[in-house]
Amino acid sequence: MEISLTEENYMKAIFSLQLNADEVVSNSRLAEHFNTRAASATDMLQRLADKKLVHYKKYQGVTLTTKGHKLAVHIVRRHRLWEVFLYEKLQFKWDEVHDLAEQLEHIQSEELTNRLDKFLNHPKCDPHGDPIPDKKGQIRSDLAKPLTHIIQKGYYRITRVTDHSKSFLNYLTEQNICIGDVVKLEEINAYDASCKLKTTGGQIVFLSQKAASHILAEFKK
Amino acid sequence: MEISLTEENYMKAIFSLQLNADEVVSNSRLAEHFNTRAASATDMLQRLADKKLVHYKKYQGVTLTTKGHKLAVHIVRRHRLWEVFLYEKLQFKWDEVHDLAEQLEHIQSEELTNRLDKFLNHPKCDPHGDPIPDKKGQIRSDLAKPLTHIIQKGYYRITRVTDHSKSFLNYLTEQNICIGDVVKLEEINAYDASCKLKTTGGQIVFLSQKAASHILAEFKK
DNA sequence: AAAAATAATTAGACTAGTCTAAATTATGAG
DNA sequence: CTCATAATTTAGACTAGTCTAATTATTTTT
Repeated sequence: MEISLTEENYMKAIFSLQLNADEVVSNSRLAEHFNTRAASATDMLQRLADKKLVHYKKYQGVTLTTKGHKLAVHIVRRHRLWEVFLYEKLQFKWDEVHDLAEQLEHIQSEELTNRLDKFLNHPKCDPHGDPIPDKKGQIRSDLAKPLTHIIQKGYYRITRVTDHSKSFLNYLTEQNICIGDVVKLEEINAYDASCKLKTTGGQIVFLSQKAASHILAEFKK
Repeated sequence: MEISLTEENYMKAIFSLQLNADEVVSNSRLAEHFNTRAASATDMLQRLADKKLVHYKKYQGVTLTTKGHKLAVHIVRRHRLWEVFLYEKLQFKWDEVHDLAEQLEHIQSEELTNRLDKFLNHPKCDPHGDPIPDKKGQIRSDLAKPLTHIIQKGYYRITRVTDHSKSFLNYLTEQNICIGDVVKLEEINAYDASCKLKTTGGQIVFLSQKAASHILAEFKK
C-alpha cells in the first residue's frame, strides 16, 4: 500500500505524541504539532483510518493499530539511523541532524535501512540518546528517568534528551553537557524542581525544571 | 525559490536528454521519458519557463537557461554522489544504485552534499563512470569514446557506460566487464559495427553495435 | 502549395492536500 | 442538568499535478 509523505509524518507524530502506547492523541495536538488547521488533521485521520493505520472515532481522537504501530516504528528507525549517519560520518552537530533526517527517513527501502544499520555497526542510540528500533521493530527499554524525577543526590550518567530543538541543544552544549557524561547531582530543589549539578568538566550548572525535565539519566553504579 | 520534486526531475531530464548543451529538447521526448502525457509535459514546461529555468516557445521545445543549467548540474552532482555512497559504503551493486539515488538526490542541502562529497573523498566518477560535477558545478571533460567510434585495434581502458538499465549492467557483469578494466579490442566489424574483445580475465566477448555504443573507453598508453 | 500526418497546446475534469467558515458535539461550571 | 465554551467535523473552495478529449500548429507527403 502506498503511504504518502504526509501520512508518514502523521504516523510518526501520533507515535511520538503518545507517551505510553494506547494513549489517545487528540486532533488538536496533531494540528498544533504540524502548525496546521484542525480541519486538515481531521481529514488526514479519516484517511489513516481508511488505511487501517489508526483507530479513529469521531470526536474521540486516535490510537495506532498494530499495523500502524509497526509502520511508525519503522519510520522512527529510519530517522534515527540517518541521524547517526549524519552525526558520526558527516560530522554534523547534534542540533543539525534532525531536519535532514526528517527528509531522509521518507525513503522507503528496507534494504537501504538495513544496510545503513550494518554500515553504522548497529547503533543502539541516535545522537540524542533515543533508542533505535531493530530490524523487527523491537525497541530496547530505556531505564533512564528525567532529572526532575530523581530524588536522591549522587552520580548519574546522562543518556538521553527529549527536546531536540536547536535552542535547547545549543544551551546544553554551552553548559558542557553531553550524552554519556557522568554528572554529580548536588541539589534538588523541592520547591520548583530545579537542580544543581557538577559536570564532567567540574563546572557547576543550575537547571530549571523545564530544562531538567528533558534530560534523562540513570544511576551510576 | 521553491523547486518541487517534479520540477527537479524535469530539469534533470532536460539536461540529460540533450547530448550537447543548447540542444533543443522536445515536449514528446520529455513526455515519453516520464511515461506521461504530452499535456502534462506542456504544463510543466510552462511552469519551468515562468521560473526562468528554461527557454520555452510554444511548439519549439526547450533549452536550459544559465540558471536552469546550474540547477540541473547540482541535481546531477547529488545523484552521482549518492550513487558512490550506496556503491562504496553500503555495498549495493552497480545496477541497484540508480533508483535509490533518484530519491536521495532530491534532498536540497548544499551542506549535506558537500559533506557527503568530502566523506567520499571527492570522488571523480560514479559507479557507472559518469563524472561528478564539483562544488561549483564544473564537470571534468571526458575523453572516452564509445567502442563503436574506435577505429584502431589495441588496448583500451573502459571508463564509462551510458545505459544504466539493470539488464544492460547485468549483462556486462556476466561478461566480466567492469569500469576501469583494460581490454584488448581485437576486431571491429565494419559491416554491423559489432566488435570482439578480450577481457581482463582473458575471455573473448562479442558485443553488438547496441551494447558497444553504450561502453566508453580511452586508449591505453 | 494543399492535404495528411504528427506533434503540441488548450480546456476541463480529477485527486491529494490544504484552507476558511459554518455547523455539530463534548465538556465543565454553576 | 443546562448553558457557554472549547474542540471537532463538515462543506466548499483553492493549488499542484495529473489525465482525456478536442483544437491548433508544424511538418511531411504528394
